[in-house]
Amino acid sequence: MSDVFVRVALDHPLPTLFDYRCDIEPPPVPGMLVSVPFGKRDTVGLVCEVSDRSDVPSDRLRAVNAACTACPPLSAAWLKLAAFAADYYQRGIGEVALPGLPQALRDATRWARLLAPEERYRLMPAGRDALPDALPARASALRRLAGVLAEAGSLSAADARALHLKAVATLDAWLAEGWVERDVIEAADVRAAASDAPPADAPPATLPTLTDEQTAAVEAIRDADGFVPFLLHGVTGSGKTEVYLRALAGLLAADPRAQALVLVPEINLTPQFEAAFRARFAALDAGAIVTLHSGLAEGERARHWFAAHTGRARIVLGTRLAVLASLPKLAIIVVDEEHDPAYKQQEGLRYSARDLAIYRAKQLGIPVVLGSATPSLESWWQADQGRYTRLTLSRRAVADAVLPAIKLIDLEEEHRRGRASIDGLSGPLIAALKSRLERGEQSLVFLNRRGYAPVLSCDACGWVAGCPRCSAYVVLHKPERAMRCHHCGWESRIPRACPDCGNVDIAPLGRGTQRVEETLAEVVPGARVLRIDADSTRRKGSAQALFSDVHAGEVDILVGTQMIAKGHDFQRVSLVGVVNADTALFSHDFRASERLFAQLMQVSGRAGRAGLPGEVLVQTRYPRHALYHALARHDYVGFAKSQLGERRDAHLPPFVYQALLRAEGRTLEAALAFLQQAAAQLSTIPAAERVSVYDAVPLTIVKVMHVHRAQLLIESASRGALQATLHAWQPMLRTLKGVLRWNLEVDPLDI
DNA sequence: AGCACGCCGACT
DNA sequence: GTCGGCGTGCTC
Repeated sequence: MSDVFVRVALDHPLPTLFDYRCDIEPPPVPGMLVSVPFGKRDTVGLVCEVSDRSDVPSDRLRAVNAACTACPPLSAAWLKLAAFAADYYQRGIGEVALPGLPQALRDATRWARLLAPEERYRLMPAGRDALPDALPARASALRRLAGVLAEAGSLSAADARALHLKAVATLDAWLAEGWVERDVIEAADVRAAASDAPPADAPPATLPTLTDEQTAAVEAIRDADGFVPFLLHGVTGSGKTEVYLRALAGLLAADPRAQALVLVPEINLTPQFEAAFRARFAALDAGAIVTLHSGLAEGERARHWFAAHTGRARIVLGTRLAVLASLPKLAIIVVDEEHDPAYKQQEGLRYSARDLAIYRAKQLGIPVVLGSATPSLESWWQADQGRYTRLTLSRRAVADAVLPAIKLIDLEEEHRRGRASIDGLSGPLIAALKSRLERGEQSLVFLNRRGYAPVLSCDACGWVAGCPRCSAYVVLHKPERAMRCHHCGWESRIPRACPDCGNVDIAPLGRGTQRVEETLAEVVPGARVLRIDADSTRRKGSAQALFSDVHAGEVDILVGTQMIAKGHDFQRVSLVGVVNADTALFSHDFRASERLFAQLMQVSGRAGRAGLPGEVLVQTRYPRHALYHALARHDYVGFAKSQLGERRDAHLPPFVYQALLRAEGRTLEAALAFLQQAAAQLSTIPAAERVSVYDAVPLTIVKVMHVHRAQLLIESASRGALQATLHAWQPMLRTLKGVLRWNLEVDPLDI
């Protein structure tokens, strides 16, 4: 009998695997979770290799504590995906593989309970009638429990306990009243049960008729043999979702075990997608469709993860983190709104879910559909090169729905003619808003700046309110009567007078959503104005409630940030006003115009979806700018062509590959010195001959929370040379000191 | 990342 | 004389 050694990945910044002796029977296999001693404590790791030997001296080897038998091992393909992501984004395998696993799996003391039967409380019709009115008005904890129960339909004893210490006793009391029922679910079912499915839309009596273009797209996807990346370029309202639904239906019917992964950029978009999928796939049982995103409660997320992992879930709908879900029978991946920057994780492991989706599809030999009205220039270029198959939906799918007319309001011209804007809202826009109100139609006002005003300044001495911890202005939030730093969250009361010169005439400068909301209420009398942005939707689930008010017609004018631009199919909106878009035109970020164009196309698409003639009014001081011209003609193709030409001339992505080294130091000098030493190291790396190195520069917001930040950009026309350089560079960087922290980002979006 | 060890300033 | 600051180093 020979010794068994396992090589284990730990959630830990070191890129190496750790060897352990293992005398557990039966011996673990790759993909299993094990509890191991690490330093002073025990931790959970992922077995990547099993071997009969180890290079680590035996006196340093320690033994595996236990293997997790409650969870079937992760597949070899999944391990390979994790290994690829770790390698590409310059991280340890454990940092990729472990954070996405259910919390219960990452804590060895909870493994036994995974196999124990679980108690679930299910709300009965009697309870739905009686609660929460039967509760005392002051019993907020009880009311909260009732609310959660009403929303989810059922609740596990463990989740209830997490909500409130005495929740289980309360539930038992309700059991006696006949308001709830208690089920005891055997272990194997607990891990797969998805008993918290929300109600589905009523299934349509007949499926919508496809346009010729939709039919062609569905057939192309259905006929795909092996790995085929599709770029589904469809104008807003052209019925991309219908194409996804049909393509999935075909694949799921062809193989009764096949799984589909559907990615959306934002949590807010999951409920409506989920409803559409449940309605269409009503023949599947409720547990066959699950969501995966960071908004789920821990227990729910674990159940959904297990449903995917065990193959019970046929459709997994989620945000970027779902791209790392374990899906043993994955047959197709859909990435909706593939251009959306939200697919790029902006902290920790900075992966692109879209790019990993493509890797995953290639690895498994399955189709992947990237859908967008305004594809990323990266994807568009791949299609130009013939590496992606382009599918085009050029018309709106609903009969009579045409693309909205996009008009530019020349603010300079308005000014010259003496037609003053009221607080940033031009005459023509106000007139258009009034006419919609009279006709009982809804309008949407878009501006990408939350808060009341971006700065508060003193006319007399030029003082501007800044954050004491960051090198940034603080934003005025009027409802809260506070100034808030959007970078660190610092808050303070609004000063009565200028703290520098004592002048009481300090005034808000510029406009945010709150201010526009306030102004609209004045200039469009009688209009019911609703604001949707990160501030008004801070409470969990409140976004859904606000959006349903809009759908129910209880709102005349909706004001908001990009949050209102995405996905929602507002039937009564016939006017979209864009208030302050110009700033992005002259940004130093070379991706700013791509993003602006995509945002404006997307928000424009909210107008006139259900047969009402849609109109979009864009206020600008630069009506002749090429971007607005392309926008007014709905000309994504022309815009992409000219942008790609500029990118090629300027040697920018997608024609080069980039990586960013960021450093944070107590002083800016320390951060810059670190980066300069790092740059010097590159000259000793052979692969770096094909890499260009830029100067180390401070970030635009140099200081956040008293920490100074700087970055160093490197790029190469060869992805291989860049990767080789990064691999050689990383260990050298570890030897440098003098900085609080540093990190490498591959394929950065914000530079 | 944690969590030690270790070597210099202000406190009971 | 110690408590504790965070620089440095290690984890199979």
